[in-house]
Amino acid sequence: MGRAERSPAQSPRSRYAPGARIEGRTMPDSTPSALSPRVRFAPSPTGFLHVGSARTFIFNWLFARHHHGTMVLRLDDTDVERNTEASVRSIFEGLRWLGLDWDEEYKQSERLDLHRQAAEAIFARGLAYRDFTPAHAGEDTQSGTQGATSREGAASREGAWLCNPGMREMSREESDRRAAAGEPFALRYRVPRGQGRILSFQDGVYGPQSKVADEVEDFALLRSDGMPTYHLASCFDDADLRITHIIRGQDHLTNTFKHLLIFEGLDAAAPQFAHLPLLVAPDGAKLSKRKHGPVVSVTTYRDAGFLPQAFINFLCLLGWSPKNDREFMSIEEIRDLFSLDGVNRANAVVNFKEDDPFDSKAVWLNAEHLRALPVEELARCIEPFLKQAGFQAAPEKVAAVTPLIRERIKLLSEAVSAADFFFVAELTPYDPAELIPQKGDAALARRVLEKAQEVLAATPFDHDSLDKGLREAAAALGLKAGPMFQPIRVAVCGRKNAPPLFETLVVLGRETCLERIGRAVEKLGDRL
RNA sequence: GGCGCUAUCGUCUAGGGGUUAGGACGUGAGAUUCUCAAUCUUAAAACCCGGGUUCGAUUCCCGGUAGCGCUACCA
Repeated sequence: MGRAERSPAQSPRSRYAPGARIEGRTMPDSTPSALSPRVRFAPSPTGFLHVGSARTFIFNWLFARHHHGTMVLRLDDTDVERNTEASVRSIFEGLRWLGLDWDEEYKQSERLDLHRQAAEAIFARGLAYRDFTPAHAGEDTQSGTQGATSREGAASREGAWLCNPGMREMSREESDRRAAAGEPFALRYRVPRGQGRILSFQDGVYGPQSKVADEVEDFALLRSDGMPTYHLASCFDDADLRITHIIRGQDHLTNTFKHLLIFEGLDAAAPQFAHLPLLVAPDGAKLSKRKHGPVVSVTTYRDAGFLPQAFINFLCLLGWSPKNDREFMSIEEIRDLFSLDGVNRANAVVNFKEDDPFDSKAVWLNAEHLRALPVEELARCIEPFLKQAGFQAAPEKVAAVTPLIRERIKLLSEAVSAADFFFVAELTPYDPAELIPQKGDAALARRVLEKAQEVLAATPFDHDSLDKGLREAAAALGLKAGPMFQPIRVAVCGRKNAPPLFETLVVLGRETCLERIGRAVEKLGDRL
């Protein structure tokens, strides 16, 4: 790396700008792709949709839509052992919830023949060889320094593993003979060595990258069961689907050198690359279900009552910034503002805690998006949560309640606890002491409630009339608003903290209010 | 072990050779209010360490340290 690979004129922080001429880039940019990029999101269905994957998908989508390009969804399901139908379903479920679309869809498993042919072609060109070394059975033999009795000793002596002995140099005759005899083998790329070859590319986020080829190990193209590896399948498909920009997690940054080699072996032009900083947990570790639980699954956010646009907004801010201090943005705004130039290079922490599973900024953004929604729409979002809680949530009722709780909830699911008293037939038992105002006694509370009964029975049930009537009643009792309203609020809502009183009374209706106040008076009876 | 990437308030980030280092979330205080919430004001809070270059580095370069990634016939 320490060589004069970057041109002096080029600032190390210069980034790839779409359509711009890049110094020292590997591939010609005369492709029409510069005008209409094709990007892909390629999840492997080994679990639910991960928030990190979701962000990668979102960034690809933003890039595609910003540049009026094409978004390809490709299921990278070459690992038959680990892929499951359930995972495929859950990934689509997550993507559907996000509400972002794609234009083309592929399944790698349906392209196996193509992948094998590609491997065959690379082999035919002499760029790959058969490796008859038995596959590692163990999991911890990752050093791979075959035959190493002490792999640590071997590793420290020899550095990284590059290839298995005797395989790379094996004559074609012997290789053919052993293959014909049915001996299993993996197909490995013959990484160019001893030629001082430098592999390099211009990363859209990380800038110029290069590595000496001698340090790249002879990676596998085909497993001994004939299945293509991720590297081969992915690169072949990227080339075959004419992907122009690969936007993916930074964990692939060093894999890119191998990919460059595969594209070369495929005799295909390499696309542009842009790697995204990783999303990590507060402990710095990569987000994992095992370690961090359901917070890494997109559906957890959905079920907790996040709005997809808020979730997307939050994820975009992790590792990207519009650089104008904007944070609360609609998807359209983000799409218009989006640029790889704004992508950061350092990993971003999703700041969740044990007791508080969601990043406070995500929650805040959700509250903002909630309030930005037209009431009718918000009501429609809230309805399922209410129903799930077992409430008879008729659309009209929900629509009436929504404006009262809109500023009081941060997550859709909180509507249940914020609005329960509108839906239950009977209030959950509360402490009658709550009915009594700060500086007052049960007798005062009783007077207030009885007065309220009078007023409510005789006043037209609209906000202004109730406001007027109840305030006059307070004056008549020689009370300020606080001590007057608290008993009523508690009687009617079953708690001290609730939406503004008059609106609440209106939505509840005269009958319910009177009934609940009557009950409150009874409760108070014991305390007199 | 090897190779690579990264490093600004607790977190997400802006910035960049000379700044009171900006914003946001969260936190504290106050205002407003029929409670809560929302809203407004306000406070505390950061340039990893060491060298170099320079009149001057948080910014550029080198080194260190730390974190992360890759080092699989996983993706």
